[in-house]
Amino acid sequence: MHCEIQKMLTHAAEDYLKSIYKLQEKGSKVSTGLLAETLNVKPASATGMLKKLKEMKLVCQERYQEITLTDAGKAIALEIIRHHRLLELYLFKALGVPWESVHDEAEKLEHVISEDVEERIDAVLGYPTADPHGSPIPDKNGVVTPTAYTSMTTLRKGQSCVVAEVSDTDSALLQYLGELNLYPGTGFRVLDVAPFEGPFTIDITGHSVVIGREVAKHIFVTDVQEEE
Amino acid sequence: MHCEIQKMLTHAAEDYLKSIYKLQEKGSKVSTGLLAETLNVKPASATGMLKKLKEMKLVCQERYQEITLTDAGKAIALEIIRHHRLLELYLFKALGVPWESVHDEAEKLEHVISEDVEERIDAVLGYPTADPHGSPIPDKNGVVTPTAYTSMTTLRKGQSCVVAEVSDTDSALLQYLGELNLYPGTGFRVLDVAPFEGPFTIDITGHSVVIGREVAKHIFVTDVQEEE
DNA sequence: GATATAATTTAGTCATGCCTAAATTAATTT
DNA sequence: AAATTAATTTAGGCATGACTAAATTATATC
Repeated sequence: MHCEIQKMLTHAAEDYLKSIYKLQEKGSKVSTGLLAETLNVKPASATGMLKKLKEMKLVCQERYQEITLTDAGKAIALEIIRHHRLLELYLFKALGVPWESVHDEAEKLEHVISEDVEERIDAVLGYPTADPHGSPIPDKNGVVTPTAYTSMTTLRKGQSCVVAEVSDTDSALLQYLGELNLYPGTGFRVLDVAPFEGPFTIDITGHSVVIGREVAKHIFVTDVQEEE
Repeated sequence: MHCEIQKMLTHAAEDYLKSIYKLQEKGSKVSTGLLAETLNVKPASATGMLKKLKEMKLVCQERYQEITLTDAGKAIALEIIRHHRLLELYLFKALGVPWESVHDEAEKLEHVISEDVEERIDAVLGYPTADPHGSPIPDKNGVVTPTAYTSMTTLRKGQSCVVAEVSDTDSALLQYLGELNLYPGTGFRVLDVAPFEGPFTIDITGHSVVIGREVAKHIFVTDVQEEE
């Protein structure tokens, strides 16, 4: 059905493919410099790896131009992302690893987990569709169900909603959100929005909490409803 | 309490320390050649790594002489073995990975698992003392409870016992033993021992099975009792 | 259009960890 | 004791994947 070429890829190459995919998914123009920054590597190092990935027909790039994935490269990227998100969820639910830690743990495990173990994890979790931060888990064939969530920053006084996704890049932020119980699935109601782009006051299961704009930018919600 | 130097060790170095420990535990005189063979590496490569391990004061070896671990090296070896055996048991019990596969899976995971995840696995398993093959799991401080089991080859007609440990080196053998339900903890009774170093006929939970000498050599038992 | 700045690529280096081939040392045989 | 054989070590090479420094190309400014 689909190629098993990625068996021979190095961990570093897998990380490059994954980062390219995630950057272009985010809407960024993927450049050597941006990729290098994302991977905490110097641009010259990224150039070297990109050369190899181009030779392997996993990446396309005209000299000095934007970086894109081939279908083969995208398939591998999605497989790694699937590994990563399934592992995050497994660590969170089965082992109780705090959600601000699961990303780093999964980062190490995603490159060494076998397809067999992955399938067992998938089954134990009941074939989930989102990781602990609400990011979608690609299926076995690399299909990602698209999600269109609303930024919390667009909410107005009186609206209620359910947390759908939070950005997983800042572990300190995740820890803070965890303390507030702002996990995906948690519902809340906007009690007030302070003027001049001010903070939000929300009600989470009876508790009133003030959330700054900067934090709200990292929260995405669904099921937005006007509520009396 | 104990040094965290191993955080900086490469996976290869960890594998060398683990192999040295396991070989000397088995009673072998650990030489460069034997170690190289165990690790599927050429002797010259082993010499190179041993030089580094000696510089790190993890290994002792006089030129052309036997290889031994320092206390620091032994502590690291035991930590890796603990990782390995806990992971084997976890894969077996929590994810249902067939026991002939858990060794290879754990081999990849043991180098990337964090202490935190390991502790959670340990807790979920109820602080176990043996892996699926019956090998002892060192505790957090590197203490291994010594076990003295009886080789199945010494059993005589009429004796009953409980499987304690099986050697985990041959996955085909493990698969065979699994089909016979000869897991650690399973009891059986010797119905007959054929003459001239012949095979064993045993009763396992009502089924009569013939086990050859070569297989019996890899099975160790405990609770040996004469039974009418 | 010339120039300054930013981004990218090339070239050369380094550390790992493996390899082969050759040299050395140890052990065994005669 | 000398010679053969086995084990070990040295020497030099290769691939990976990072680095720095210098050269190149693209973009923005004047």
